[in-house]
Amino acid sequence: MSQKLRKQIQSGVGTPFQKRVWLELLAIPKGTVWTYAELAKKIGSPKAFRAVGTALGANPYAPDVPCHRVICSDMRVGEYAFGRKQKIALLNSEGVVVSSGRVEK
DNA sequence: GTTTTGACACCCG
DNA sequence: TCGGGTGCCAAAA
Repeated sequence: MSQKLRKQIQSGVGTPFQKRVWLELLAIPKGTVWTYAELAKKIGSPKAFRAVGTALGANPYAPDVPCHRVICSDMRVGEYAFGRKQKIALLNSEGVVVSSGRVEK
């Protein structure tokens, strides 16, 4: 399960804040998309959505970490290290409806 | 220690 | 309804 992945993240190099973001990322259920604001709030800083986005960009464990399940608050897909098209494809593969870079909630 | 960048969010026109 | 500008936090140079 993700236990080994969690151990890898904690054992890996990176700031505690980023690790926290990646751990919370693993808590996202399949077929569900979270917003940067919600994720930031869960880690303890509802206004740190900026730092969250930066943390995901530095995520060396992608796509093992479901960073592609994180979208903007305005239902926008946002960006993805592997490409927005790839992100949309993964979202659709998990049951999330995405149209023209917009996520159907 | 200070400044700039970045996978965003919110407000105003 | 759509577009532009400002504010937020953390990490790296």
